[in-house]
Amino acid sequence: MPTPDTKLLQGTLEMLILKALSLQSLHGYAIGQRIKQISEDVLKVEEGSLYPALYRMERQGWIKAEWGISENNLKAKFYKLTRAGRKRLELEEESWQRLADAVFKVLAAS
Amino acid sequence: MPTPDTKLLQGTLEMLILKALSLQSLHGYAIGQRIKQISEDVLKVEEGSLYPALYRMERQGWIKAEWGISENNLKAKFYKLTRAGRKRLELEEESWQRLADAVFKVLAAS
DNA sequence: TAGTAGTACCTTGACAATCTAGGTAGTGAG
DNA sequence: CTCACTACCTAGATTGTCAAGGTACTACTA
Repeated sequence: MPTPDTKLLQGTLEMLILKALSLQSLHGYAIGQRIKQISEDVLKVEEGSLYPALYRMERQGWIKAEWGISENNLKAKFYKLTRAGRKRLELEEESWQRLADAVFKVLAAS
Repeated sequence: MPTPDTKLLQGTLEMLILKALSLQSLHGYAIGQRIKQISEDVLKVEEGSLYPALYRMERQGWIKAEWGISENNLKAKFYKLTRAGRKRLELEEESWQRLADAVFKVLAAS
């Protein structure tokens, strides 16, 4: 239940990560920052949600990881979208549109 | 994760129920039907989700139940919104707007 | 050179919402 | 008298997220 100040809409995390990576390869930590920034501080991805999600997605083959060095000279794992991930993103976006539209329809009913 | 054909957006069920009841008092079974109908078959509320949600919400004081007889002459539990429930609905709608907007913002980023 | 703030990763355990899959019982139509 | 449908209910499993902890490295500043 979205207690009036949830940080995420449940079920959208993977889509948001895929979307962030579709613009640019990023390391894990940066993905969280990016989502927070683009959403203007509304969406906050806790690390305890982020990293498990990244493993799930790598296991599924949507993303691929590679160790590198961050902007700040620190060891960091960079993720990039795979072809399968790009397809998956499309699916999730469609599904989100359908469902969000449906929710709006119910809220607009009178 | 919204497997491309989830029935609900997680976390929206209580809001949808509150909204349905804000238009008209209904019995449990009818709430599910109504949501399905208004959303044009996109949102499907499983009974295993619906009834537990109704108990939670009654415990919270958002809704009140009363036994009665349905349109089909069957024993049925009718729910109506309380003042607290009406307030709660407002809160959840605001919260949903904020979060859905944020998600759209991320999806629109480039 | 010691301390601190920040970056970047990771894990464990708990919790809450939803779904699956069962069940009961009554009504009304054929 | 059977079948489809209405209407309620519950148990158990799964899943996603969060809270709260942790490690280790860099860069700054005092």
